[in-house]
Amino acid sequence: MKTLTKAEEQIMQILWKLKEAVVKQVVDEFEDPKPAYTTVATVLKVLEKKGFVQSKKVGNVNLFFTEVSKQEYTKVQFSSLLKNYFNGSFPKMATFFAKENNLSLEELEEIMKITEEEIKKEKEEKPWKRY
Amino acid sequence: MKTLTKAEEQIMQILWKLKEAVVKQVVDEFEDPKPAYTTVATVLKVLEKKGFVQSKKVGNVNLFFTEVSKQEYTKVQFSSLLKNYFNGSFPKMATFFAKENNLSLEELEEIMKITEEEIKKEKEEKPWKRY
DNA sequence: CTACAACTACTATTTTTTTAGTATTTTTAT
DNA sequence: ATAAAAATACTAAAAAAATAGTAGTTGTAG
Repeated sequence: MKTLTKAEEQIMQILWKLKEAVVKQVVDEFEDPKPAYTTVATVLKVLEKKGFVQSKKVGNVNLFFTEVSKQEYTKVQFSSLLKNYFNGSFPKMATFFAKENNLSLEELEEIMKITEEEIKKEKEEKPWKRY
Repeated sequence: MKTLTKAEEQIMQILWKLKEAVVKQVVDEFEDPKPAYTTVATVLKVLEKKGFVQSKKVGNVNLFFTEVSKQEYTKVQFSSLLKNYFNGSFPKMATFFAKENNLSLEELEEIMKITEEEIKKEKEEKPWKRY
């Protein structure tokens, strides 16, 4: 999978959030100064060519929606960060996080409890999947 | 801090690894097909202008070394990933990791034990710092 | 001491990314 | 029905990134 440029990623984030949107809606999600309508339209076209989004005509407007899910792209980004900055070691990453946030071991364990809760929650929602 | 482009990041990774290097050494770190010597030199110059590396003349050669540490840059990258893809929640990130790797809760705890070891190790090395 | 290799400084080129204008079509409000 | 608003398709162009050539300097092996 190709990676997103900065402008592209911004727009993908908006689309991931909105699920689907016409150009105007995307423009409106930007803070001032908002980019020109045509700028956004162009980037969306590029994203379509790259296979990150799809569009369909609804009436006279183009409705855009993502073809690559946030999940999928997260995976790419996460893996590359883990590989390039933490030697592929998740414990190293967790340690880094703990240090950055000045967490004690106890606090880290607290965080891990929350993680376990998250996983249990997912388990209930999707009991067939193994985590 | 500005962010690195792909070419720049590759070279920074090399410099972080080598600590310091002349252009040729950087070139040699690339796999075939290696970029041209001048290509690397140009990117290094850009990195210098951006403040990511410094250089000093040693004899007649320019020795380059990083001015932004891998730590610092890791922080930027990690934070942006956490913010943009995990809602700023580390537990969400950990959960994602567990799912991606199909880890059971037990295995995740194993990982966390390793993390605690890492932190303890750091503590011994730098006992004055609070983690 | 000279030819070759290594290196640099400067410049140039190509490609990609970012941004947006213009012309045209479609919709909508009066 | 028509003027204004909204959308699109197409094109353009500026800016940034990636790549590398050339000319000239310096170091070095024989």
